[in-house]
Amino acid sequence: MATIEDVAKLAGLSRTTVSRVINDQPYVTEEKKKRIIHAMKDLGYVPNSSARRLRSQRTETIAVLLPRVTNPFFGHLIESLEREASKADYQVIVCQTHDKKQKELDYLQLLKTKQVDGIVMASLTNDWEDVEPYLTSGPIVLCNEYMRVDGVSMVHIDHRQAAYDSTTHLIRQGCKHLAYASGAHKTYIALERRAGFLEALAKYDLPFDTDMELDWALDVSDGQKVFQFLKEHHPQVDGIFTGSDEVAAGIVYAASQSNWTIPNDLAVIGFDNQMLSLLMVPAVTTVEQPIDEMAAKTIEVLVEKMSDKRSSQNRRFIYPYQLIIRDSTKRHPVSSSAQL
Amino acid sequence: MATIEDVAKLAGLSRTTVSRVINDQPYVTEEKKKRIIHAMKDLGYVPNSSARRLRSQRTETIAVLLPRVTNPFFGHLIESLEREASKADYQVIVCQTHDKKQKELDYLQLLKTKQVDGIVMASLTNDWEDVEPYLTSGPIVLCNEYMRVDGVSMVHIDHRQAAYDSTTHLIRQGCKHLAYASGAHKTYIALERRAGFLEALAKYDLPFDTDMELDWALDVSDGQKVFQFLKEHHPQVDGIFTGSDEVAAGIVYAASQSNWTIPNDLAVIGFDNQMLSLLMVPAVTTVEQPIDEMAAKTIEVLVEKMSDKRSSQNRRFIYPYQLIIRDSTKRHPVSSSAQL
DNA sequence: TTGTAAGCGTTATCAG
DNA sequence: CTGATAACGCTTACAA
Repeated sequence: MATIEDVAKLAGLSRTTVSRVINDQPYVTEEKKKRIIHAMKDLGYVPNSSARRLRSQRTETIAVLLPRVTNPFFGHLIESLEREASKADYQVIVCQTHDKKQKELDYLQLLKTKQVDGIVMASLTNDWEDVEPYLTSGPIVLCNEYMRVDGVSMVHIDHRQAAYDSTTHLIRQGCKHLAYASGAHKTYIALERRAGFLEALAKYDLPFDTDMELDWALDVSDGQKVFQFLKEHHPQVDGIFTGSDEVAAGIVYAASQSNWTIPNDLAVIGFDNQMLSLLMVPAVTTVEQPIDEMAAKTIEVLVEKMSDKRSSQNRRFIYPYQLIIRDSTKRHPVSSSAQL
Repeated sequence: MATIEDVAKLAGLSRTTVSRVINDQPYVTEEKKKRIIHAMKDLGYVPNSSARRLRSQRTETIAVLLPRVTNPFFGHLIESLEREASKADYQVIVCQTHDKKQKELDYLQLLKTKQVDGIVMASLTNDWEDVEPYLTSGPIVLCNEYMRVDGVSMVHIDHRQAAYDSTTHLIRQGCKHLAYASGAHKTYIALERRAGFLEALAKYDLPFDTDMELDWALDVSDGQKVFQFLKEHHPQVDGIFTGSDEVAAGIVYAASQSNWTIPNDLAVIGFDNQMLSLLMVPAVTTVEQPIDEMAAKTIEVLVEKMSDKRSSQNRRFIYPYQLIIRDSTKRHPVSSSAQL
């Protein structure tokens, strides 16, 4: 493989001058620049990335930590983050934590080993006190995930309020026996959503049977299991809040296989407004997050932190969400609710 | 940031010995090893990744090129590839080409800039002659994508035969006016599928109206457009082959909105057996690929190439697929066809 | 079993 | 405008 030295020799110039051309720096005669570019082409020269990184102490790469790419919400999030990052000439590397604390910490190490200049955490399973120390190695911005503490910038919607609104909607549709299905309770988001759910119940003086709370529902097949469980042990259930469209879809599917009518026997609400929620029969009511805007802000904040040496102020950016009401919760034959 | 030098000083030993400990090499007394490990902990030392890479000329990283992570087929493929790669102690970086030739070439550069040791191409939009030169910089294995030429190892199913089987199934269900919807025709896979489709038509002496061929169908909303187009211009259509479950889902959705009955008015067949195809009403007939096995083989072959300096022989691994027949094509009220 | 010393390929500093 | 020269942090012959 050709090195900068080879190029310099062929062009009859020094490494320094070649380096100047590579990095688009001024003070190189047009003529010599041409000679160098020609030599580079001739040799098929490409600068060695490790050497540049070692020398310059910059990688122009950011890591995005997220639970799993197979969840369409995160699929779209990556899509947006990558687009925004590339506008600022940053590469993105995608890191799946699978909600494992250890994996999350392993990937945070990328900052220490200088493989990346900054990190977007769209997965936060560890306690903040275990993550905070990594801030000494480089900037971190939270996207979607958040928490009470500050000391880091965060970009997110108000999940407590969103869950409150969703639950209120279910209640107004006449649901009296609500179930709650979510992924693990480890994250702050999950706690917030649960708080919003309980608040709504309290507001309407509805009791909550904690036996109707499931905390292992992540995907479609979990949704099917959720339905089986409720059907068997709590047949009085008539409404269910889920933390994801996939889980909601699994419930709708399993319910229809058991000849339950959605929404009259059971109203179901999802989260994230994935395409799937629109395609189900009946279509699933859900909460839409402004993914593109959140991604753009996340990268903007991170890029600023990566360039400014003085740690810019930490801020919290809260975005609006939208409850999209569809047939999976429309129990009133004639309804004037909002509709997509 | 602490360097290996700092650790050496603190432990009262040389960099070499510290390096030996880092790399788990023999010939270090247990006692000194302990001292070094202690010193590393004390200083919060972590080896600098760029320096190691520069010196050792190995990155222990592979790049996976694919069209887009939002396509669930590729989502699952990454999932599997990453799992297999990590077993062999390789990191994976995910590169979305969006079916753009230039992006694909840009990512192939990772091999030249020594950012990765090898590449899995699950996206192949360029002509092979434009990709081949990169082989001099490191090994490449094709996964899912393939072509006639050899000179590279490939892992895939027989898309021509799969399309032939699918189409034959549609014809046997009584379809006489078949449409064909796929993504761009750029890839060899697309050509193979199309060939299989046409072969089946020829076998049964059915004509093909090329006006019923669409080559821009990638996702759900494209599927909806496909249906609108056919409804408007070719209402006689009674069966459609699509290159993806998402497109098929869009068609099923739009058809039901227009009160067409699937499969009697229109039989629809997808590809990849994504969860979506099972959840649609009616569920969509599709072709299942053995993703996990293909991913495992891909990594196995690539790892071998990366370790063996002598280029191991190039081979083609063809995996079996399975046609999964569901309601979107079952036009015969009583059918004994295979079923999931 | 341990240490010395020579790079890996760049970029930054400082003269010229 | 151009070029020596010294790092960046690590690994690896080769010596001891």
